[in-house]
Amino acid sequence: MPAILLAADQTFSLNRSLSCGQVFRWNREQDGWWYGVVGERVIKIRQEGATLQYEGAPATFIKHYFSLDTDLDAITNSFDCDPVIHTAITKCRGLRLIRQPAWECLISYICATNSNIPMIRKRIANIARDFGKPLEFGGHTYFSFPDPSALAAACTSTLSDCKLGYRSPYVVDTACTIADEKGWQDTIAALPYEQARRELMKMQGVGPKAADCILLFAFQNYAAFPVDIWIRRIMQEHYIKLQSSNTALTGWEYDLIRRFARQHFGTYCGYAQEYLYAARDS
DNA sequence: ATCCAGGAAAACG
DNA sequence: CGTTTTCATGGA
Repeated sequence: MPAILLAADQTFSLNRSLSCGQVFRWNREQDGWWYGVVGERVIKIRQEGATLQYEGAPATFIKHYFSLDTDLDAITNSFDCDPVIHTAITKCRGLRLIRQPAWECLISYICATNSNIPMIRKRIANIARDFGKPLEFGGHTYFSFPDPSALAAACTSTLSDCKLGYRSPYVVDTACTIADEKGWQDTIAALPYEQARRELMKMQGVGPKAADCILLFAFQNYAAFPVDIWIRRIMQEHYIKLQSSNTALTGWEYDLIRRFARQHFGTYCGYAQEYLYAARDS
């Protein structure tokens, strides 16, 4: 069993990174190991202190996927600027943003709208089960996330088993767009934040929130500050005054919140967002 | 039954 | 143009 030994200053919590809601295809089984599908690989991994034991991918892949090459302490220090975020940083120490495959991330956050994490996980698992390639690992069958062409070929009725609800046509439409547009990922990656955001929002089912999640989780664009119902509550309670509390988030309020966050937390405001989000329960 | 969840599109003034 | 309504799903 190969292992990665984390350096003393290489702060990392596998559990917090995998269970904070940024990824949807990882499970911690009874045996204490995490199992997940990334691309065409099934990865099995666990952490004991400074040691990561893993199977299913080379060390370079693991290190890159979990962003172990970035200086996490320097990042969290850069936005450790008030008591609220300080508490979140302390509570979630070791949480790293993962480098997700962009295509899967895009569809995942289309499936995430007006929903909750258990439902999102179920939908992504359904899509992989029905359209992905079977992957055998440790006596179990896992499924890769399907290519754009596979979902583009799916009509809305064959997607009905995936329980996407009204999101089904968005998924098919976006899959068709991406299937035709090889290199879309390079295009997005090359654009500055606001332009990349506008470009992503041209896809069906991708609004401000989904675009920010995709930029943050798949493109490491830390200027993105996704605002969902939880983040809106947290920001309203601790940072900025908004008119009404329980109405739908308007575009105007969304922009107000994300611009405040960029100003307040700085370059890594997206990272700050994930700490606030992960610290929301308890 | 009613409300809620990592919202966004479509319809409406 | 900004604002309200609707959308499918399952858990609480």
